[in-house]
Amino acid sequence: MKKKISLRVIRRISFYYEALLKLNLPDDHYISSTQLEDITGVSCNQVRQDFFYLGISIGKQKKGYQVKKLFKELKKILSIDTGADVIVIGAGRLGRALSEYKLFKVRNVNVKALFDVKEELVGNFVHVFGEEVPIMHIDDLDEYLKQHSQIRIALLTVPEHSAQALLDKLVNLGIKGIVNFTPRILKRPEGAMGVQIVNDCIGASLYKIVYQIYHQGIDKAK
Amino acid sequence: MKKKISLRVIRRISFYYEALLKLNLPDDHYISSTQLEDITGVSCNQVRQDFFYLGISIGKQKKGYQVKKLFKELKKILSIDTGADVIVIGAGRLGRALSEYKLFKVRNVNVKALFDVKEELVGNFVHVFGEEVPIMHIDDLDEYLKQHSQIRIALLTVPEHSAQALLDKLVNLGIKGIVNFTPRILKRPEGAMGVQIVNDCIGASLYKIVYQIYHQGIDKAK
DNA sequence: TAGATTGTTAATCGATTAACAATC
DNA sequence: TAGATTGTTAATCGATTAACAATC
Repeated sequence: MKKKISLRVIRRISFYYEALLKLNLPDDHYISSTQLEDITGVSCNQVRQDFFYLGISIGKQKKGYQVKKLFKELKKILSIDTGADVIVIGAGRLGRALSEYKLFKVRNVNVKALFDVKEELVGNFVHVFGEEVPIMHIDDLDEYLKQHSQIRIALLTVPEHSAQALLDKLVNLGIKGIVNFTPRILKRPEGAMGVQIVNDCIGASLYKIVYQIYHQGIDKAK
Repeated sequence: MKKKISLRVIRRISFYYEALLKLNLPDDHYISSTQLEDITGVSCNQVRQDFFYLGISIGKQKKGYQVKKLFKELKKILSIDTGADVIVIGAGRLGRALSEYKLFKVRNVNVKALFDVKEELVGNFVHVFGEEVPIMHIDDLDEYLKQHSQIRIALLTVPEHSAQALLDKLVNLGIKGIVNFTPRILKRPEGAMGVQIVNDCIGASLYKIVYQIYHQGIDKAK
């Protein structure tokens, strides 16, 4: 399966999945693209287009999509049954907040360890859904990844000045996917073709709102 | 100024601004679109297109953009001199992490108060860049907003089940911009035309990576 | 059957990239 | 001057929306 998927598509797929979770319908019920529109706000045309694009062709005319089958397809795309073990680089407040992010749990994304340079953090544990996840020293990362070769994804929540260096290090150690939560643009090291890097610019949506509100003269009054 | 701005544009504008900050050049130096490309990774064509779109026409042929002038223009778009006071609804780990998010400080976005329903949180303070920001009870929101009428933006970091109800409440109380950090799609209440709502789906970029890595058969080996 | 809903194609819209005349 | 770089237009690309034949 070599299809490219955009952030927008994967996000909508998440919405469909969450809609199903929320509705909690019996397995043999059917749900139509129009119903999915009502719940998710994504137009029924877009829903069908997404399904078409991803090869989900399980619909029945006049009925819609069987809940059980749809669940299965969406789970497959979201890799929910497989799950994914990840590490978090940077055990500051953001790193710890992400570690216990409930939605990761729902998606079977499991933070297995955090890494930091601060001696006062190293050796502590973060309480994540009943598990104690260790905070380790960044110097032990190499050894840790050798022992946990299933881990191919890292979340980067370090201060921005050390972000690029750590990204390079992660790639060198064989990490294949990095979500960059620092506000800096990070570049993929030369030659690291198979590595995926996504910048998750947390502030950006706020600045959009600031722009809209402070530049467009929207009335302040209620 | 009625121009619409997309999230992508505003994010790139942020990158240009941060590039200038990072370079820390003398006011009278010039920087070209090509140099900006080198630092930010955004193509020089895109840089000029963005400037054109936003009416930034301060460039000099053969030289580029004067640092001082460019700073001024970018600050204007990002509302950095004006700044923005915001509140955070939900004082959980994510809400508190966002409150002390360094980039907000750089951008002159100031979290003035957090609100929560948990009695054990209410009355505490969050230490944000040398200021003590109070956690207040959600029932006091109405009164608080009456006394702080400059606040028009709220960040929503509550559990998803209460998110829509709180959003409606915020709109009722006159809030004009809401950044939704919950993983649920929230709808703008009927008739609330001037209100901006942006969904900042924190998990989404991770799921994209999970998809890429687990669906495309990328080699695991180093 | 008639109505509803899919799968799929075509049209539209928006964003990015490329090109280049103007000119410092 | 010649080279470099802008501002702006045109071309391309990708994503969304609309349309509709197929059919349950």
